[in-house]
Formats: sequence, structure tokens, C-alpha cells
Amino acid sequence: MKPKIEDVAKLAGVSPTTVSRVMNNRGYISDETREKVQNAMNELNYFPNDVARSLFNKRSNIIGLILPTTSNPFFGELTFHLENICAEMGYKVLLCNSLNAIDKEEKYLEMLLRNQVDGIIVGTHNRGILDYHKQNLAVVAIDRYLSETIPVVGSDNYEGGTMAAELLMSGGCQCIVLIDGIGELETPARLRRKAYSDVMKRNGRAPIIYEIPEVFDRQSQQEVISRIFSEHPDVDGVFATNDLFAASFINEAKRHGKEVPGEIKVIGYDGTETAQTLMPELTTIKQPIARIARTAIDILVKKIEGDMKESPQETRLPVKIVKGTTA
Amino acid sequence: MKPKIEDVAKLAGVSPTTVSRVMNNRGYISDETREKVQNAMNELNYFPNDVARSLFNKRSNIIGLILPTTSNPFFGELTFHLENICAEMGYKVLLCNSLNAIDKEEKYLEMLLRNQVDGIIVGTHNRGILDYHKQNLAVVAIDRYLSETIPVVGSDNYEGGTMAAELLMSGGCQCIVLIDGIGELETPARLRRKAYSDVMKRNGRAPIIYEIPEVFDRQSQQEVISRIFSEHPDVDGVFATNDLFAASFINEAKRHGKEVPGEIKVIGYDGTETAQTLMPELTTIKQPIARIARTAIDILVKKIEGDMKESPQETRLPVKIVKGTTA
DNA sequence: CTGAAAGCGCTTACAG
DNA sequence: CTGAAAGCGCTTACAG
Repeated sequence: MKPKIEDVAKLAGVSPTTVSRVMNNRGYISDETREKVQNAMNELNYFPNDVARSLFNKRSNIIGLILPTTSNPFFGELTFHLENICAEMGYKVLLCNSLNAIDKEEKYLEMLLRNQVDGIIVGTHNRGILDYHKQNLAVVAIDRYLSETIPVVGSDNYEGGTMAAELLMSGGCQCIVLIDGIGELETPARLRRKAYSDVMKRNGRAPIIYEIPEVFDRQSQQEVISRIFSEHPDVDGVFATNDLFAASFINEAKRHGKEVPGEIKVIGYDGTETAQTLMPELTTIKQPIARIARTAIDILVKKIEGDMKESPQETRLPVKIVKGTTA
Repeated sequence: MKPKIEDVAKLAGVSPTTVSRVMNNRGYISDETREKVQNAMNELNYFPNDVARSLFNKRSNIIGLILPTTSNPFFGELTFHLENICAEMGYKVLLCNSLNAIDKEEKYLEMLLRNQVDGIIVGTHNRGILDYHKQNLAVVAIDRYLSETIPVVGSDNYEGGTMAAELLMSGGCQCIVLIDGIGELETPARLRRKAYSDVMKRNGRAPIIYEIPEVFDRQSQQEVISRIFSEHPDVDGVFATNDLFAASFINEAKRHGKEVPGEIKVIGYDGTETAQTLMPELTTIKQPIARIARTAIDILVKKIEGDMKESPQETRLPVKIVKGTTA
């Protein structure tokens, strides 16, 4: 059986209270007692039960992380950074891959609440459904508007979208198509689309938008992308709102005998390490993933620790264009 | 304040015991009482505190997951599947990215133990250091030998390595180089290297092995890979033990003016969805990631639930060669 | 400087 | 069918 505080106390010949005090370094304890207790702890290989502590302290030091899927390299890398920063700060991470399914998100949210998490980082789509604000729980969203009171952190999507669209324009593209995820909600990531549309309109063009499922489903992605070639055979520029979409498009372009960038210029979004390694030729808008993670945790922790200094409602971190050879 | 069982009991006019019983569906309760209690729970928007439950039950229903980093698409996808299966089975996942750093692993392990996890899935390198077996805790390793008693699940590394090496041999390659991660330990993933060496020897060749750091560090990876070209200018075949390495090599080959597959054939390992999307031309050995996850959880859960039917010490799941155009 | 008591929110024998 | 009591492993006033 795992030793408990009582066992340590007996072995050291003191009360549980005293053991607790040396563990938490609280109150006065004589050096002698402290040593006795520490020896007993070592001898028994004792370490405290954080479940019991959490129950008493009403503080779990656990942060819930809800996102679509760590399979997507953007979220995989974001998760890595988030978790790493949490560990550094003494927080633990409970992971939830919701695949943007509303029912799963609801279940996950309830699970997190039952587990008394101190805060939640949300990177999923579904808005409103989850009353994140109802429970007075610390919540920070990554690139999603969840409610007026929930801070949002993300890259400067509008700026990134503008850079992408303008690069294609200035490259002389005449028929520029946007490939975006499905989703009706007005989320910051949607600003990439908005920026594209604005650039198009400013140049007297009509936006052309295709939506494909975000989850790995190469077949249905292919089908949608194929339609671009039949419906817009003159396509010569593509802005994909993430690098995976860009890659899928480039694959399809090859199948249709189109050369990139010769006949069609392509630019993506995200610029993950993974995509940069596997497809270094891709021109893309790089998000500062580590900074996004850091900022989100900073804000969340401030909320958890009750720092009432208003945290900014929206933080837009600067993007960078990474020039490959595809645009 | 969050309502507790006592609040529900008062509102429903029953004892806490009864509330607990209807929640857990244990013992006899009249339909009338059940309804009263359920109404009260709804009215108060009550949900149980799992921390308190865990304390009493000595069962947290939490599984710890220790792996190098979810930034690597293999682990990103593995994590997704593991978490998903856990959620399905009512387990929660506490995530730890150790980057294979021993000190971090030790801290994470202690953290998981303090949090009373029911079991741990380990996908990191460091062996021996962690006395996983000392605590009698359910542990399953992914592709790592941790101790004689800890079950290992992974792809059939030896078979995969053999397939890769033989494909290069049969493609007529004369100077075949292996690119592998750093690490001295005898781990199942090392069987990829072993298989390569065996194939080489069987064909009267000397194995040529280069080791590069696994963590994203494009510069130092590049340096090592560059050495291949100076030290083995006649290299015409490369087996990289993961797809990221393969991609890095291909990038370097281009910089050195070498054509793939014309002058050098390249084959990778993992075959993640991400790599297949971003680099569909890569020939690679595909691991059955979802099956690895499923198998690992099945074994772990059996151990947790005390199913004493010996679980297999080692499970090798079949790999598949995905023929792209690089080899 | 140290300890006995109460309590965090739940569950489970034990009585009735 | 229902409730009072004890206890899961810890911590924190409160006394001394």
C-alpha cells in the first residue's frame, strides 16, 4: 500500500499536522523535527496524494485543453508548447480531442468541470453551445470567439490573410481561389477569409471560396478540390487557410497536370515545423505558435490566480510570410 | 459556489446517502425518490466532484501519457487515437511531453503518481531510470522496452526495416545509408536499424549509419546530413527511420544537386496522415497507428482492472509499404 | 514549536 | 427503501 501522511508521522514520531507542515514549509518547525520527518519520508518513499490535496484546497492545478485534434500539426505543436509551459508553471494538462463535434465538446466540458480543473484552453469551433462563462471558470480561447468575456489569443489572421492575398495579386494571378475549412461561425480564423475577400474586392474581383472538411479525409478533400479545376479551369492562384489544405491542393494540381508555381501559385497558412520540414517549398504565413501558447497561458493563469487586471479581450500576434517556391 | 451533494439532498428532502445512491444507481430507491433527487440535481445544475470520488474510490480514471512531443506527427496522431479511445472508455488523459529528457521524465512520473493515475502509457526512450515497475502501477510501453514485466506495443519494426532495406537493394542501390535517431538504448524501434544492418550484411555490404537528433532542430539535422554527402558521395539509397528524417534528407539532396529518386532513392518510416498529405511522393513504411493505440489501451485497461490473464509481453503490429515515387 | 479536531465532497457498510 | 456515521488523505485554524 502507498504510505500516507499518517505512516510518515508514526515513523517520525510526530503528528500528521507536523508532517504536513514540513511538506508545505508552513509555520515553525525545529530543524530537528524537520529532519526526522524528511528521513521518514525518504525511508517510506512517501509522496503526497494530490487528489486529497486538491479536495481540500479546492484547487487541482489542472488545466483542461480542448482542441479539434493533435493529429493536425498546428494543434500538435500548439499542444506541445501549451503543455510545456504548463509543466513549467506547475500545472498539469488534461487533453481533449473533440474533432469539433459538439456532443463531444459538451461531454468533455462536463468531464473537465467534474474534475475541478482550474481553467480551460479552448481551440475548437463550436460557439455558444458551451456556456463556458456560466460556470465562473477561467477560460481562454485560441482563435475562437466564445463569448464577450472570454479572452481570445491568436495570430493576426487579417494581416496574414492580407499578406497572402496580396502576394498572389502582385504575382499577377488573375483567378485566385480561397480554400478554407467548413464552418459558419464568425471566428478569428475567419478573418483570413475576410482579408482575402477584401483584397479581392479592392481589386475588383469576386471572391471564389471552396470549403473542405478539416479532419483528415483525403477522399472528400480531393473531391472538393477537384471541383475547383472543373468550375474554375483558369485558376492561377490559391490561398489555403492551412498548410494541409495547400498540400492537398498541390497534389491535386499535379494530378490535373498543372504546374506549381508555373501555372498556379499557392500559399498556405500555419507554417508549422512539421510542414516546413515535409514541404519546405511551400510559401506560407507562419503563426508564432510558441508565443500564442505562452500568451494564452499567461492570461489564463492570471485569471486563475484572480489577478483582476483586465486581460486584453483579443490578442493578435504578428505573422511572418515564409517565402518558398510555390508562390 | 458549486452545489454539492448536501445541497441536492436538502432540496430533495432526502439524505446525502440517497442522492449518492441515485447518482450511482446502487441499491434500492423508490421511483418517487429518484425523481425528486433528479429534479433537484437539474434545478441546481449539479454534477459530482470527481476529485472527492477519486479520493474515496482510490481510482482516478486518469491515464498518464508520457511521450517525447506531440509536435512530431507520429506522436501527434498516436496521442489523438489514444485519447480518443480513452474517452470512449471513460478514462481521462494527463499529457506529458518529455522531449526524452530524463529529468523531465522523472518529474512527470512523480507528478502522475501524486495524481493517482490508474495507469501510464510510455512512449519515451529512457529506460531503467524510471522504476515503473516498483510502484505496482499499470504501465504499457509504446515501442520501448522498459522492463521485463512491462508490455510493449509497436509496429513490426524488424519487418518494416527489412522491407525498406530490401526495396532499396532490389532497386539496385549500391551505397545505402541509414539515418536514425540518436540513442544508445536497445528499443524495439532500434530493430529498424538492426533489420537494415542484417540486410546489408546478408548482401555483403557494410552498414553505414548516421544519427541525428530527433527534436526539431533543423540546423543540426542539416549538418549531419550534409556529412553524408561529403563522406559518402556515392550514396544512392537512404532509409530514414522516420518520415521527418527522410524529408530532411531529400531537402539536403536537392541542395546538393542530387535528384530523388533518379540519383538517390529514399524511403521513410511512419506513414502518418500528415506526412502522406504534405509529402505524398514519399515511399515509406506505414505504421498502424490507430491499432497501436487500441492495443496499448486494451492491455493497459486489462491491467488496471486486474484482469490477470497474462497480456502478451510484446505485440508487433503489421506494417505496410506505401509506394510513392522516392524509392 | 507541536498536536487534536474538524472538514474538503463524496461513498459504503451497517442499522433500521 | 432510507439515513447516520465513519472514512478516503490531506490541511488549516485553534489551542497550548
